[in-house]
Amino acid sequence: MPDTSYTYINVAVGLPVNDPFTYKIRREKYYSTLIGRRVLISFRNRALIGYVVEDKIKEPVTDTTKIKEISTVIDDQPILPSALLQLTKWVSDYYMCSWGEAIQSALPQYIKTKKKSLGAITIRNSKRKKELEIEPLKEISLNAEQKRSLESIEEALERKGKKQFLLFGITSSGKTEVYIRSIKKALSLGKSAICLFPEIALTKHLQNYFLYHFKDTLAIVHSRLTQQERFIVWREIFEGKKKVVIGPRSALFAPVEKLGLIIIDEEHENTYKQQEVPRYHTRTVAQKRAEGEGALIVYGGATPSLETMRKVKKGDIELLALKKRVGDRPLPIVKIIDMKNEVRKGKIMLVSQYLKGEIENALKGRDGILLFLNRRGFATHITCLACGSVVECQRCKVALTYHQAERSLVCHYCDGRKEPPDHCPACSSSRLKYGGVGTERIESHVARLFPQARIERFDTDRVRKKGEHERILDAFKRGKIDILIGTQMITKGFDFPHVTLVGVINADTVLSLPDFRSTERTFQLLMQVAGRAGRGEREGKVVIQTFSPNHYAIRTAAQHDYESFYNEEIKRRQELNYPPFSDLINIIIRSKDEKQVRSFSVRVKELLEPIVKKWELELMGPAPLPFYHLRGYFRWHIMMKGTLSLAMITEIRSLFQNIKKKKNCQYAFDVEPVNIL
DNA sequence: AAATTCAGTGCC
DNA sequence: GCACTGAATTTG
Repeated sequence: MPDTSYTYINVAVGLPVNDPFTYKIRREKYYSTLIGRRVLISFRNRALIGYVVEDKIKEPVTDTTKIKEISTVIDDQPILPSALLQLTKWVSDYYMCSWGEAIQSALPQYIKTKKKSLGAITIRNSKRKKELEIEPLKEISLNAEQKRSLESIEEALERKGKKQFLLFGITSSGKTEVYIRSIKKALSLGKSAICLFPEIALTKHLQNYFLYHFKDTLAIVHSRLTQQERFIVWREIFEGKKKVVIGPRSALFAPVEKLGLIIIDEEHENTYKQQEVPRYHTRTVAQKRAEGEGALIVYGGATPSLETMRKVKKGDIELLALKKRVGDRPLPIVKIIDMKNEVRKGKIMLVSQYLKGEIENALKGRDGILLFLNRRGFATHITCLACGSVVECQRCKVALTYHQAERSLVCHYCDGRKEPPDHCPACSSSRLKYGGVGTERIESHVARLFPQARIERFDTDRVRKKGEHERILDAFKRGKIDILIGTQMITKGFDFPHVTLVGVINADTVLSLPDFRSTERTFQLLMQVAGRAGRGEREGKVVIQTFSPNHYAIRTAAQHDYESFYNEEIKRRQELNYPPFSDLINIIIRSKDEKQVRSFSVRVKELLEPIVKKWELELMGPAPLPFYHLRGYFRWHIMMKGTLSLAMITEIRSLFQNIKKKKNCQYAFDVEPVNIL
């Protein structure tokens, strides 16, 4: 018999548990709804912050004797609008995590540590006083394509339709200007807007652009913010002081009211998939949020994901094409160099004769040069010439990369470091060969080829120190650096008008990855790299070095031909029933015991059989992951292919709730994985 | 996730 | 029988 002087409520906690827990609260303390408020609870005899997700529970599920009382109700109002609370519920169901974990990912970290109501949290010595000074910008007039695109979006905003658009524009075609004006329209209709960018693209310039237009109604979420600063921004949004939010994927959960518009710039970027629990995909959750709150979505990009373009072809997304580059600048000329022909004395050249000549020309013309290579370090592996073994990371069993700048061997999986050995760890021979090319080696090689050139490297190692990032980019922009050598980092968003030459040292590094999206990624990367050249007055030139010059990803990228790439790639996806023709769930099983992880994987597969049959799914594996000995764990995975539904996912989840943990094997589900590794 | 309980092993 | 260890279970 439940005690009638109490009322029962369900509380979610930020732990990997199955369901929320029931607590009780005295009726006289229970003034209005508690849903969405934080409470202090005793959990396993420890104080913990919980989130009320249901109240007025009539009859507790099990016996009431175990039920504890709520210690304190922290908030005097819900800290999540009900639409967002519902969204977190959906995220927890779809991506298979606890409701509490999903709630926490929608809140600033800071809130989990402060056991005070929002109003009572005061930030002392706030250094945030210094308002960013806004650099004035000149008004830009839209070209015909931009105008047409804007009109379509404006019209949809007025009609309150649940529409989706793809603003398909090559780099520098003026997408941002359309975003700005669309948001202004939303504001004029009394609506708010969220504009998402991949983290790396949130440059000072872009922030200024938005600040100039939206002044103090703009909230900027940025990775450089401290937890306190994040909380301050979040609270300003929560209080309704900010109506426009720009930020990375987490900004999707900004607590704005009357959401009218969600913009996802460079929608194909991998950073839109969260790689920790909850493993949500921003595109999918944005659709869900937009649906629930009657907002519309604008995707933007030059190389849309196959998923998004397929929806365009099916008519689910309206296409808005921006074909012209602003100022009518021509696209750069792209030259593909077959590296199979660039061999001297049996050794493959790092820089082809052709690229070398082009670098010389550009140096003469005092133009900026970008060289791109997708690998950090100096040598990607050390091989013993006596026994043939490769120097590996003890924990991960992958080849260690030699980093010359810090004179150490680095594991690119666990970031562990050790001294470079004098002798082979396996056979103690001293005949060690440093093989494989990274950015450091290219840097020293290019320095030898062009002793007069000023060269700088730009990768995560080089810009680790605070301020280095900006310093190098600024020096390059002002012409103090001739050649900038870098990884992915140099391909995203930067606008260097004086760059006329871009060299891709090896286009095959991504292509050879064992992932069904590696072709798409190569195409996107090359298109983006090519977009760095010729953004100023002078014509740009791109040189792509490759061992597969006839591969369609490379050929179509060289011709700036998205359509042909899409047509070719979509055929292959259909043949193999890969996304966008199916959805994937990756099940990762790991254990420190190599034998047991294998047998448990087989057992997991057997358990899934009835579900596979019922929902017409396809199972691949179990198979060991490509780098399966990661961080001391042996990892296998099973890939499930099919059409996802909440009902199906719920069934899988309840099945695994009853599966007892076996032999120290852990398993995790990754719904809509973006990289299989 | 982390505290608690359970089960299997070794001890002399 | 009991301490010890690591895995399985539970958390209201």
